[in-house]
Parts: sequence; structure tokens; C-alpha cells
Amino acid sequence: MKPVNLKQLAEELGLSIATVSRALQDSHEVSAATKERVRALAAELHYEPNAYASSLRRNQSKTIGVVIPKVTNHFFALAINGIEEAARQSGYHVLIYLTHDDYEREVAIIQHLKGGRVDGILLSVASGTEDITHLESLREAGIPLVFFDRVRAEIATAKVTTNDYESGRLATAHLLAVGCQRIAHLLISNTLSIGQNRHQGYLDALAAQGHAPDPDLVLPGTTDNARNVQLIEELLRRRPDIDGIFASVERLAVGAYHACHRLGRRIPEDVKVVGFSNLESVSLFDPPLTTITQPAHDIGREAARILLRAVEKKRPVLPTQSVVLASELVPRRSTAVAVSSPL
Amino acid sequence: MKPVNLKQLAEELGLSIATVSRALQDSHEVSAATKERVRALAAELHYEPNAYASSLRRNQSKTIGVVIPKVTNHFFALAINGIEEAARQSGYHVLIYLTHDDYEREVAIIQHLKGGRVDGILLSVASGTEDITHLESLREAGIPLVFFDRVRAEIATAKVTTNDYESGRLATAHLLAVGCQRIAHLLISNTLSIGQNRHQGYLDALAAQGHAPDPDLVLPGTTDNARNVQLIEELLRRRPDIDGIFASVERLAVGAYHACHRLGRRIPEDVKVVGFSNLESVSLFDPPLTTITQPAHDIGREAARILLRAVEKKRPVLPTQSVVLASELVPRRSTAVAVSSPL
DNA sequence: CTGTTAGCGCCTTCAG
DNA sequence: CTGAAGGCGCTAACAG
Repeated sequence: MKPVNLKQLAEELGLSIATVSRALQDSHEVSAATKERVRALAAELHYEPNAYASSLRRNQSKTIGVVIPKVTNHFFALAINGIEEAARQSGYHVLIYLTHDDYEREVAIIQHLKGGRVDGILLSVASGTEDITHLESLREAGIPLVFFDRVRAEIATAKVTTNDYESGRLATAHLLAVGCQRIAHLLISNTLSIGQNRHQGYLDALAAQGHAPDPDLVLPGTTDNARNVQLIEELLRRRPDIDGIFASVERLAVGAYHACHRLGRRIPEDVKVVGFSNLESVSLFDPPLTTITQPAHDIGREAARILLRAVEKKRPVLPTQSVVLASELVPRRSTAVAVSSPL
Repeated sequence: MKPVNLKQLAEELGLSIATVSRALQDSHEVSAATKERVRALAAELHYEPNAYASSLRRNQSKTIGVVIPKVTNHFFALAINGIEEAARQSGYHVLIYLTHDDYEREVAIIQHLKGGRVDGILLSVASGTEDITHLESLREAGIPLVFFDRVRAEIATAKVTTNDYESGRLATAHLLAVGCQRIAHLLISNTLSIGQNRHQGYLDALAAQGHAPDPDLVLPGTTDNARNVQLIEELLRRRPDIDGIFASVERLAVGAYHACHRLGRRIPEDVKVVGFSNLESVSLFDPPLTTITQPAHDIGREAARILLRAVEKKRPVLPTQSVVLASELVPRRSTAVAVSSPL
């Protein structure tokens, strides 16, 4: 069954295609009566304009592309949620592409997207990406780009990220405030800016209280979770004076949780742990971890809004501006389990 | 900067647009020499065919639409992962739409999708959906539809779901096999088919071993997690003979975990718990829960493959077939924590 | 207010 | 093997 098109509507109504088109767009230069007639028939026949013909003609797809490393990371799932919300409100569609942190794939996706399939791109850089000429080429292709979460400073465009530095500082300051003297920092090993910024926040919070930085307390994690637990365990054994842990990423927070368990160190009595986490379930741990939750939904929505604003205004290219949202320090506790909060 | 098109390539090469088009498609009726020339220039100028012009002409978008209630549920995130994988392998693009379990929104999305924007649709029905005429209308619009996870039996098309009955049966049989005599079933209270099927599996597994069903051991959960923990606690107090728990959904499994904790009942020594869960982090609980993991990734990929097969073969409409994948019973244990597996 | 005309970029007969 | 021509469905001048 072929879908109905303007031509059919026009013939049926004894009007020209142009008039029908205008009526459907509620143009001011068509009589109310004809508009009504047209709309009635369109509704009756379930007319739906062909998106591609329209896109071809107007040279705009009403679609944005979202390129992320993975969707199974809860942060990105939440971000997509925010993106979809903003897109829908503006009548835009959302194409999803997963890089799986593979550079080659990221390049291929970007190249493909230059075929006009999208009006703009939201991207969180793959961790394996070094060379960024593929991203730079988007500028000359006239496709607006907005980074979120994992950004590349070299590209002059809008970037929306968690306030990593401030989060690291707050988490550490919090641990100091509740009496910790030796605070370890578990960080991700790669060179992503988020790790560095969080670490700087950690260092500055310590310095602000007159604590000298101790490199021995800083543990770079690996991609192997089991190995991480071992490393953390070793650290805790080597340094029994550690009474606070700040974990830069979720899986390290969980690793710290287990390492403490295995060593019989109680949380929060013996060791207080604060970690980044976006997973609800982590709050159900017993004892619960004190977590820093990234405003993932807001980040996604904000990034999408910035992008859409540029797209709508017919590509007035995006100014180099970095938008940073504060993250919230949340003392998560299971609502059901009667334990004292670690805070 | 306008993107290059066939016309520009043709002029530059002194060829006709038709020849260039054919060369780029590796048509057999064009000399190897010209093909090479064309390809070289195309690569040099970073030519990328306009997706919309192509779609309009060929009447196919190389895009599938995925309509799901939410993306922040880990099951759906995993499913999208599988869908994207299958789509990419076939050179298809993935449009994401979230209904947030809102019927109106589902209808609006489907209506919009009839504009030819997608070649096929993968859908997991919104829980609020009763009337399904919008889904039926897809048939006459010639857009293939495949259900996954949340299906509607009335629509004659392919459906891909978890094998709920078998999972419930297996989980219960497992508890019986490890010596449980009184097995409680925590189930979701709504009327979704998944709950009923899992419960039937539970009942049949009990019957197979000569156990009479005991309604007092069946606890319908609420949407309030804290309340659920209370209810489970009451149940365990009232029935101290309970030595096994089968939880139909993730949050009830977590609830059972906490209830046991509060009552000082050890897992798995006093009570063995098996629950559905898709979250990795749940496996990190200590003691770990024995979980049944839905093959979400596989479900998504399989659903996408079925859809794409139909789409590729130029819409030979999908036969009414229900594809069910077995779920796997996985004794999850933290790789790092030295506890005996509950199995 | 309505109709005619001319493409958007690409693919695909039909002629050479 | 290559070129010329027509049209996918829609929109946007330009006329009336």
C-alpha cells in the first residue's frame, strides 16, 4: 500500500499541489476554507509528509546524531534520555551511534554523517581517539558539533561536562570534614580530562587543609576490575593508616567496597568511601556508599539544547564556550536498611 | 561550505553524472579505468552521497526506528546495544524514540514514523497502551514491525521475548535442587505477561516435585521499594520456614537481600535467593545474589535481524512467529570477594 | 488567494 | 561502455 502524497490530495480536492502544501503548513496566504478542506482530507487519508523529500528540498533533516562510546553505561543512558527530551520538544529526531571506544568506528561514523543525514552532532569522544581531523572536518562540512562528557579541548565548539574539578574537591573536602586524615584517590588510568580534573580537585582540597600530597596514596586503576580490587587491597594493607577513599569512577568505588570487605575494614567506621556513581543499585549496597551523582540527564539535555539552538538559527556556528554543570554530592543510603549513613 | 555532489565530480572529471553514479556503485557496466578515476576524486574531495536524495529516489531510508519505554532501564540499554550491532552490520541507521510508557506519545511517534523516515520498526509496548490501532495501521502503511520484550499478541508479527515461563521454572527447580523446601515467590503486581509466565513456571516446578502451591508464600510487590522490603520482612517473620526465595524482578531481589540482612538471615546459608537482574552491580553484592540474566543484548540483536531480513527482502511481510530465547541462569559472584557461591 | 515552474541530489530506464 | 532525460515528493520563487 503506497502512502498518500500531495499529488493525490491535490487531485482529490481539485487544487494544485502547491496550495495543498501551503495549507498543510498553515501558510497565511491560503484561505481558511481551503485549509479546512485540505486538512480534513489529509486526516482522513492519514497523509504523512515524506520526510526525505522534505529534507532534500529544505536541506535540513530535523535529525541530530548522537555518537557515544556505549549505551550500557548508565551515564550515557541518562544522557540520551535528556537528549531525546530536548530533541522531541523541538521536533527533532535522534540517531544513535555507538563507537565502543573504537577510533576507527568513530571516524567511519563521522564520515558517514557528513552525507547530510543529520543537522548536528552530539559527541562524547571514544577513549581510543587521538587524531581528531575527522572532527575538525565537520566544521568545513557545516555540521555543528557539541561535545558532552568526554570532550576535546582542541576543537572550538560548545562543551558540556560534569564539573569534575569541583566534584573532586568537594568529595575530598567532605572526607576531610568528617575527620579523615589519610585519603586515598583511586583514579582511572587513561588520560581523559575528567580523571585529571578530579584529581586536581582532590589535591587542592588536601592543600587547602594543609595536607601534603602523598603519591603513595594515589592509585591508578586498570580496566580489569578483579585486578583493581587486588591493587586496592594491597594499598590498604600497605597503608593501614588510610581512613578515607575517594574513587573517581564507579567501578573503582565498588572495588574499594570489596577490598574493604575482604580485609574486614568496616565502612564507614574504619574507612569512609566516596565515589562517583550513576547507578541506583549502588545506593542499595550495604553499607551504602556515599556517592557523587553526575547530572547526566541535565548534561544531555543541555548539550542538545545548545546544539539545537545553533541548528535552528541556520548554523550560526557555535562559539567556543564551555558549559559546566555542578554535580551533586549525595549521601545515598538504602531507604530500607537501618545503618547509619556514612556521612 | 557546500558538500560536494555528483554533479561537481562529473564536471571535474569530464564525465556525466550517470557514469559517476554508476562508478561509485561499482556497476559492472563501467570501465575499471573510469571507476578508478572517479573513486580517486571522490576520496580526495571527501564525497559523501546525500542520504536523503538517495532515500527519496530508492524509496528506502536504510534506517530503522526503535520505540521503547525508556533507555535508563538497563535491559533496554543492552537491547539497544544489540540492535545497533545488527543494524550497523547491515549498514542501517538507528532512530531512537522513548515513550516513557505514555500511550499518547507512542501513538504520536508511530504516526510520525509513517512518513517514510524508517524502513521498519522495533517496538516494546508502553505499559499504558490498550488500544493498538496505531500499531495495526503500520501494516497497511507497509512498514514492518517487530516486537521485543513487551509484546502484543493481537498483532500478527514477529515477537522476541525472554523465555519467562522457562526462567521461572528453572529458577525454582534450581532452588529445589539445592535443598529448599519452602520457596517464596516475589512477583510484580501488574498484569504484564512476563509476571504471569514466570509465576506459572514457579508453580509448575513445585508441582513437578510434588510440592503443593502455598498462596501464603506468594508476595505481590508494590512500586514502593521501601514498602517491599517491609512486606518481605513481614513474610519472612511470619514464615520462618522459608528457605528459598525466587524474585521475579530485580528490585524485589534487592529487596529480599535487604530484608534478609535486617532479620539477620544469612544468604545463602539460611535462605537461598535467586532473582532476575540485568545490572552488573547486583552481582557485586556481598553475598552475591544468584541471578537470572535476561539475554537483553541477544533479544535486541535477534529482533533487529528479523526486522532487517524482512526489510532487505523488500517487505515480504513478516509471518506471525514468536521467537523466544532461553534466558540463562547465572551464578553470579563477585570475582574478587571470597565467598562461597550461593549455588 | 491560487497555480505554474523549477529544482534539491540521486538513480535508472532508454539511447547511442 | 557512456550520456541524456525523467522523476522520487516536496517546497519556494514567481506569476497571475
